[in-house]
Amino acid sequence: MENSPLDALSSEMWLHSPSLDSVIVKTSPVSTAGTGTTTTTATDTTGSSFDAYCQGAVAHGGQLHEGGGDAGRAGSGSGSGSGVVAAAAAAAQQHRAQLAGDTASLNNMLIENALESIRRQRSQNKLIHLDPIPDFQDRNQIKPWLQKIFYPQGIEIVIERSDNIKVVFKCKASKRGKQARKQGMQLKEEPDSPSLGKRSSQQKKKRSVSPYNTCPFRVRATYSLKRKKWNIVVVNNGHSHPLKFNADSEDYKKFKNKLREDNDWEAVRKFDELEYRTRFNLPTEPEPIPCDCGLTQEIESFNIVLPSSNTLANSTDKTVTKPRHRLESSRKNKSITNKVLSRSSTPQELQSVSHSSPTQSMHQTIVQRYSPASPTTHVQTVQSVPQHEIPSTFQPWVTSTMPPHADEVDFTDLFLKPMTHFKRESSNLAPHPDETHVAPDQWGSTQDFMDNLNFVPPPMCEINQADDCANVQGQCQRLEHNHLHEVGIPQAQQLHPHSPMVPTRLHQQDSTASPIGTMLTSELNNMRIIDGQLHVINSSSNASSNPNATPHPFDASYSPHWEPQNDFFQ
Amino acid sequence: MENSPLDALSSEMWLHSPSLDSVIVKTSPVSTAGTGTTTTTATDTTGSSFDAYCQGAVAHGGQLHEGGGDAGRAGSGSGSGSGVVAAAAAAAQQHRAQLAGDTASLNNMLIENALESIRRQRSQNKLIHLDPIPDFQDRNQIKPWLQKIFYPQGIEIVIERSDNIKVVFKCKASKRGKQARKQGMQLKEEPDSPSLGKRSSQQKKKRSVSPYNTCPFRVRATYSLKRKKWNIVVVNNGHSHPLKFNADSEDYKKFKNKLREDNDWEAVRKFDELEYRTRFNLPTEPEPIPCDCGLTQEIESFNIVLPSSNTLANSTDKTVTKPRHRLESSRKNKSITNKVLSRSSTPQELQSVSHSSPTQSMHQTIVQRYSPASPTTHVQTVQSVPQHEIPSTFQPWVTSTMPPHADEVDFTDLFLKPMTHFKRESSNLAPHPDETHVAPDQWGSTQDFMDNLNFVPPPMCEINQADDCANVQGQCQRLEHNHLHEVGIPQAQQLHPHSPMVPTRLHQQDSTASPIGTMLTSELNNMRIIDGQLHVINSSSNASSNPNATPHPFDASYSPHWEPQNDFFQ
DNA sequence: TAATGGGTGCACT
DNA sequence: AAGTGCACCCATT
Ligand SMILES: [Zn+2]
Ligand SMILES: [Zn+2]
Repeated sequence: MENSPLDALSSEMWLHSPSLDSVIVKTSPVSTAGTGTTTTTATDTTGSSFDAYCQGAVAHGGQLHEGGGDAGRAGSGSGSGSGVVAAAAAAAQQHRAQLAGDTASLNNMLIENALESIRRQRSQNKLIHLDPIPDFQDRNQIKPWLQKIFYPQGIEIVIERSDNIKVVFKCKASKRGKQARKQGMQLKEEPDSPSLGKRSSQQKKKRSVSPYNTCPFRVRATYSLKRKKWNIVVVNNGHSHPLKFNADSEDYKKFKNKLREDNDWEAVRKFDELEYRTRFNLPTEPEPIPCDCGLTQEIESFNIVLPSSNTLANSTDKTVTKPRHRLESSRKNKSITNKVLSRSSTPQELQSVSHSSPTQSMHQTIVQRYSPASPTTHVQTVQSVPQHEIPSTFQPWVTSTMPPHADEVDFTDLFLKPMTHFKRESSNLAPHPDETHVAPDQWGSTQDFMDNLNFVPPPMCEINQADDCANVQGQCQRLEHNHLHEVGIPQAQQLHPHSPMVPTRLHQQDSTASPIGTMLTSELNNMRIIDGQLHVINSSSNASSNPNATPHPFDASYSPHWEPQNDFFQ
Repeated sequence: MENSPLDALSSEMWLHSPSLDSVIVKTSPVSTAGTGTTTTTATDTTGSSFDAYCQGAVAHGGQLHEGGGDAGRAGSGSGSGSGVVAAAAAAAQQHRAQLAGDTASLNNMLIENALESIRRQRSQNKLIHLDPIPDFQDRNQIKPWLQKIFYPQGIEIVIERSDNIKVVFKCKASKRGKQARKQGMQLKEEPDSPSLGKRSSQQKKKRSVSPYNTCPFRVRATYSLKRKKWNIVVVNNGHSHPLKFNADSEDYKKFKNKLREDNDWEAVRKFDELEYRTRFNLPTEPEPIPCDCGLTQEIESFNIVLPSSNTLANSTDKTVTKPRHRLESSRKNKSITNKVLSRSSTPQELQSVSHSSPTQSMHQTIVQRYSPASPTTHVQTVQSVPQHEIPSTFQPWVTSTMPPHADEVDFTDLFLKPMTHFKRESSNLAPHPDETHVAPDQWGSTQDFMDNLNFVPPPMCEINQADDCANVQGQCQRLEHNHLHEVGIPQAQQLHPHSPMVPTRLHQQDSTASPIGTMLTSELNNMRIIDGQLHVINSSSNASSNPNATPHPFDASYSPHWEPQNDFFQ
């Protein structure tokens, strides 16, 4: 629409000073089983190991992601990453951006930053401060922004408590089955009068609101009266349940509809892609593009770098004439991976596991020990990542200059590499189960990768919660059949009868990608994995009963001809 | 305002057929420690022991309550009461009444009926169906109606859960102190893997929403699609906490303001009286006027009959020209009381006690056994009933023909009678604490009465919840001092500086009682108990800081010159 | 609008 | 039928 002042800002932001990189997000080098909390904040300037994951590549036009990723990893250990981009600059200038009205893109950019902050955090009981965050004018703006962050991680957040100065988010309670219900019910022990004496006094208070939702993960947003600004802290970056992105969630549908209403087509496209990757059990892309500067003290997991949509770039900004280019970083981490694998791993005795998110599955998963008092079983999520390569048409908004084969080369390359490792904490029971689980371990691997390598994983699917294996398709042998059939296979059969075959447009430019993305969305519905091969099925040859598989009916009506939207937060 | 069609209906309703009496509410004769639930419904015609507590006296004009009460008790055991009035008739004709628009009075009448139903029920684990209830057109109409019933009983209800076809009410959670908070917190026992085996399987599900509010009392309102009518059932007429009417409650203020907004001056006046009785620690009147037909198989408690406002009579109905008369039933139940007292009682070992309500304290209290697994302490509420007689001016709307001294004579008479008894269930721990507490015992007494009789009660106040003894003034020696002073004594000192002395108008007629009632409300604020004597204090000699003690500012503006209101439920 | 933590009413699902 | 999302509270420091 109008020529936003953010246009110049967007370009300006990428011209970052490397000195800013070290102040964006910092991760404490404490990697051992620490009881303390390490905060990762933009204002903390000590020992920054944050990598800005090649956001600069986007704004810089032709620069590919690969370059940024490599540069980031070049900085080893706690050194400041070199690929850092716009986080701090964005925080400093987001006021201008919001005045300009183009906050959607800025917020998306900050999401990328926040994601990296979270990813850098290896200890679940540490506080992760997300400092460069949008300057929320209303508390209701916080949840959608956080949803952009956590939905791709397989985390559906809900508000636990809120008021004018605080919003606490937690994981949405999982739908319980009959068995889960019984397990969840607390067994009230006999009051014992004062007999519970010493130990009870030391017991920390237990959250009693729900015995079913015991996940300690919290995101706390508080409004600072002094600074007149909202602050967001991830309180416990660990989960007592598998993480799974569920595009069928009602909340997700609402969320995505809101994105359309807000004309946040960047996010719409990104989640479109996420949906189809999930639908086809394709590996969910790391988010944001993993420059993977993950050289840290502890185990470094592997990254699978795939071309992905980068919401950082303001695609609605027509003044940015340079096309956004993407190239997934080729390879890296071999040394790190090998180092990781050298560790001993006895996963079968894991008390509890922090479940890897769909987007993080390519990066790392974190082992978290949970209190044995916890009634929930802690299982390892099995990520379903078939070897079917994602065609380049799935990333139409990624880099017109990118070689079409780049994805596959890098992607398949990763599949051939053993990158699994396990590390287990001591199995003795913590005397105080409620305390923060110290020294969480990490492991970088996914079940499917191990399957591909004929590496038999420990039987961790057995006690998995049935509801959470829905999208896993034949990768975990121990998944319950009903879920495999009800969700997995039927989804693979979903074909929308009204989805015409649209010629694939490769290398779609950002400024016009959104409608095309929608078209591709429809097209993707016609693609199915059959006998290990990706097929494009004619739309007339199927009968779909799942409305989630249909193309988004709102796209046509909501699409503003892909012009920048500047009327937000006004 | 207008001459409502209900006017004729109101008169008509009182012309009830006695045959209907037996079908209104029924109490099962099962009195032993039964595990089954006895429902008290209007449709149940077996063994009705319901007494309509002299509602007929009101509509019949000059008939005094005493007569009705005696008549009711004359019918022993399960015989149908003779004083029954309008309940069933009202239920049958309330549709017409609502069409007429004068539902406020009808609803008040039904409240009286419901109160009797509840009072008849001695077993807490029985279902009490309140069948003649208003034909609620909206679920939001239910709570105010129930509040009219339960506020006078010292029960503040809140909605636990609601939807279009169901509303579940429970006791409002008590404000927790520091100690209560720690006690309430559940101590999660170690999961013990599968070690919790057998016992856990037998454990019933525990309500986990709040460890602080463990009261089992519930009122369930369900909408019957077949009958297109709401039904209300009192699920568990027992409480794990003391009952106390708190006029300072915010919810109560809202409730009372709503009464004014609805021009329900009958209820306003009734609660005005309740407030002042509570404020001066005067005995709260039984509600409704207790004909006390309580001849039941188990222990029969005593009733203290006081003149009370009877919302049953449609005071706004100007066509009912006959003045309502009341006379509390004189005495009764001595034999029953003695029989009760003959039972062995070891109250010091009581596991839990159903706390008597302010209005029920004169009637009966019920012993209820609670699971030892329950974390809450169950204590006996001590009703504060000083011997100070309530002046007849406190009941201006009660029976102009009633002898002014009738109240005092009967009232004081009751005070001199020992009416306390204890009965205790076996003290062994129930293997299944969650099961309904069978065979609840009853005892008819209040702590203050025992104090007056120099009868030392068992030390049940020691573990009393501090928050709930606020209005008890020196009757329970074990009450915490801070509450005695913070709430009890300061309340007694509350005097409104703007309350002029208004000459008392005795025997106020219903049709004009409301403004006078308000005046008396102000007047009552000037009365205090000093050195055991009731004094009227000049309004200029005090400084009040409690807004609740002020006269109701809405009375003047909301008072419709005391004409009938017919525009409800339209 | 100090900051931080938690209980709970109640309607939605 | 009941879990739970969410906001209106309150408590402590
Ligand atoms: Zn979680
Ligand atoms: Zn209760």
